[in-house]
Order: sequence, then structure tokens, then C-alpha cells
Amino acid sequence: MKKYIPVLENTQLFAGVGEAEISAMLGCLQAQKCSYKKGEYVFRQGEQVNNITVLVEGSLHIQRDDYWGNRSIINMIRVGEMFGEAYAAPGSGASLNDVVAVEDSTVLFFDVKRILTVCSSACRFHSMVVQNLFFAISEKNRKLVQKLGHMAKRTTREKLISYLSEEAGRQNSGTFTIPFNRQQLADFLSVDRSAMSNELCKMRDEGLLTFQKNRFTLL
Amino acid sequence: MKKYIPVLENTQLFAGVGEAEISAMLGCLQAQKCSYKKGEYVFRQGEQVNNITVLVEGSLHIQRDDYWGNRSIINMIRVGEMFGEAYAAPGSGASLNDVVAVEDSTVLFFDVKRILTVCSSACRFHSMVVQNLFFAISEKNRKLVQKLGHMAKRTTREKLISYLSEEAGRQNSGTFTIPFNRQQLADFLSVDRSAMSNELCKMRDEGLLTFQKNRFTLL
DNA sequence: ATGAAACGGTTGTTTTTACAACAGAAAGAA
DNA sequence: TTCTTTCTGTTGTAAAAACAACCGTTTCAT
Repeated sequence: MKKYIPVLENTQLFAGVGEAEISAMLGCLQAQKCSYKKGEYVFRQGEQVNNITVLVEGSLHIQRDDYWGNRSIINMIRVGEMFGEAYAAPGSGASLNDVVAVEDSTVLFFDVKRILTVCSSACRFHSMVVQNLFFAISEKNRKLVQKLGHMAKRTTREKLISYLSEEAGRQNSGTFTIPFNRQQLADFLSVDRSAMSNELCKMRDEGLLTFQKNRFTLL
Repeated sequence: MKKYIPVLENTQLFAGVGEAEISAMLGCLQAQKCSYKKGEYVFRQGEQVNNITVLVEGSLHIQRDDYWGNRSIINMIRVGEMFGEAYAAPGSGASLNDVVAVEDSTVLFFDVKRILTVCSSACRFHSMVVQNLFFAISEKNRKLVQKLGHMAKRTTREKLISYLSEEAGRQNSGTFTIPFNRQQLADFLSVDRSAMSNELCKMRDEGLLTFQKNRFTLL
């Protein structure tokens, strides 16, 4: 567990908390480590979630498959990011989505109750963690609204432009890579892959952008 | 301001806090009241938001109009509900959406800094409010994910079924009213109104549901 | 190195949507 | 009341998406 402390130091959850304190809190918060092979599930839809979870290795997708097998990727989790926070509140019910490892991944679980209940040791940092948790969840909230903005667009082309523009802005460059392959991007935007691929190529032919694999340049 | 204390007692934000304490906190948190006529804006896209806000009268829409005038309704705010919490974190940037009064409305503003910084008086309740805030925002988070679930559906019919089923479940009855007229529902689901109206009537003719105005029954 | 699987692009067909234009009903104001 | 505005449903057309099937390329495991 110790080896992940440098990772944790750079997470939003432990922002402002030093190495020593994190080390102490790992015990205090009863952190549990768990590893997953590519494709394995961390949480499943309908499961009760009682942990706040930090990804320390690999990457995950928060996703949902409907009755007809249509997959919708809600969000991508990268190293240092958190998930499951939305289920920290008591009575928040079962998880609405699956969490699945996109590559081999390692995850730390923290018991929700222990985070929300202030303990005796290192309390100053503990309350800082609670505040961090709040900030993190409100950021996630804003990101969800942004994603809604992409999905609200009526055509595949507009959805693509909306998403790619955001990504360009976020990475502060007209050239950037996205964390999705074509199928995943289609699932993320909730469109058909082949139709999307077709639209991308049309846009390229019209001189709007260029791409090689998952590296895009907006023109 | 006093007259709204009974309303505040029943909000998620002040859950567990008594009348007397709320009264004290109104001053402590420097609450400001503001009223809006139907159609007026509470916040505008691009504005900096530094308040956590509780609706005590009327109803609001969180919405966004794109360049071409397509409106997207993100969320509906009812009496007792909160908005603006996602912008409480420092450095969260400008608002991504408009907040507009759907009918004549009254809103209480609380300064974000004063909520997050524990004060001297009534501190026990203050920290309870912070925790309430956290629970509220995580619930909103889950609701956004649910909305994403509706919007991820490929056809208007599926979107309608997804939304109406959720509403039926939430109201625990096959017969229920929705807080939208047709145009608003279309904006909420990001589809064309006339196409949606058409689809609704087809579904009615197929015996899937009935409706009169905004009252629906699933069969 | 080789076979299998995953990936991305292409095409054609069918279904669905957006868009526009309009009409009757309901609601609201003068 | 009467006039006006808003709301809802209807229809037709053009555009777009979903779906399915296929193929060459890349990636991966053995």
C-alpha cells in the first residue's frame, strides 16, 4: 500500500495532505487494495456501494449496458481520480452503472462511514479530506453537465465538434489525443460507431480536422 | 426572510436543523432574498457564481441555449431545492448554464465562503449543513447520471419510455404528472417537439400509455 | 512467425429524426 | 365577451442515424 502514497499525494482527495498524514490515514480509513485485470468489473449495476474509491493504476470506465446491449460510457477514470463518491450518502441506493477495468488496474477502497465520521487522530487533515471530497464531487458534477451538453446536440457531427472542442480546450492545444478508440468514443457520445466513423472522415475531407488513430488536430 | 423558515426546515440543506438555529444561521450566512418574475434570469451562462441558492417560491429551469437557438433543459428546480452548489468550490469557473424562472419565484442566496468556513455560533449545526450540502450534491450527481441514461437512448420513443418510467417509479404510480409541457419535455430530452408529440400519440394509439396534458398513465 | 481477434473505414438499406408549415383547442388578457 | 397568444397535434419532405455486412489493417498471443 505504501508504494501508492506518492500517487495519493497528487490526488484531488488528498490535496494538501502530506505523505506522513496520508500514511496514517490509510490505516485510520481502513484502506483496502484490489487489482483487476483488463475487462474485469470493479462494481456492477445494482450493487450497493459503500466505498469511496481511488484509482492508483490503470484506467476504468463508468458505463452502463441497456437491455438491448447498447453500451453507454458515462465517464472515464484515470489514475488519481475517484469514483463511487456519489454513493457515499446514506440511502443513496444501488449503483446505476458498471465500473470496468479498461486495462489492468489497481484500486484503493476507503470506507465511506470512516471518511465522513471524524476520527481522533490527524483530525485536521481528516476534515480537509472531507472538504476535498466535496470539491471533487462538485467538479464531477460540472463535468457531467458538460457531457450532457455534448449529448444534447442533435447530430453526430455536432456531438463530435462539441466533444473535440472541449478536449482541445482542456488540453490547451488544437492537437490532442483522446482516451477512447472509435467504439468507445461512439459509446461515450451514444451514437453508432460506423456512422460516427463515416462522419469523422467526411469532416476530415471537408478540412475541418485531421486524425491518426486517437490523435486529433482541429483546423 | 422569517416567513421562509418553515420552507427551509424541509430542505435537504437544512435537514436536521431546527427553526431557531436556521434563524440564527440566516444572519450568520448572510442570506439574501431575491424575487424574479416568470421568464427572468437568476444566473446567466458565463457568470461567476459565488452563492449557494435555495428556491423558496416558484420553480426554475437550469438550461442552456446553443448558438443555433436549440434549448437544452438540464434540470428543473422545485421549492426547497438548491442550485449553484456545483460552483461552490474555489476555481470552479463560470456557470455553464442559465437559470431562469419558469414562474414567479423567490430565491435565497447564501455566500459560499461563509458556508464552507465554520463560524463561531451554532457550529454544530453549521457542520451539519456542510454535510447536508455534500449529500445534496451527490444526489444531484446521481440524477444527472440518470438523465444521461435517458439521453443515451437512440430513439425518441426510447427516451420517452426511459424518462416516463423513471417518473412513474419516482412517484410510485403508473399515473403521474410531469413538470413540463410538450416543448419543455422536448428540450429536456433534446428532441424535436413535433416529432416527440407525434411519437407520443403513436404510443398512445398502440396502447402503451394514455395522457391528458401533462398527466400520464403507463399501461 | 502465424493465426485469431480487435479495430477502423466503407457502402447500401431502412428507420427515424429534424424541420417547416399549418390548424384546432386551450388559456389568458383586454 | 372577443381577440390574441400559447399549446398541442398533424402531415409531408428532406436529412440524418441506425443497422448490417464486409474488408483491409493493426495488434496481440501463442
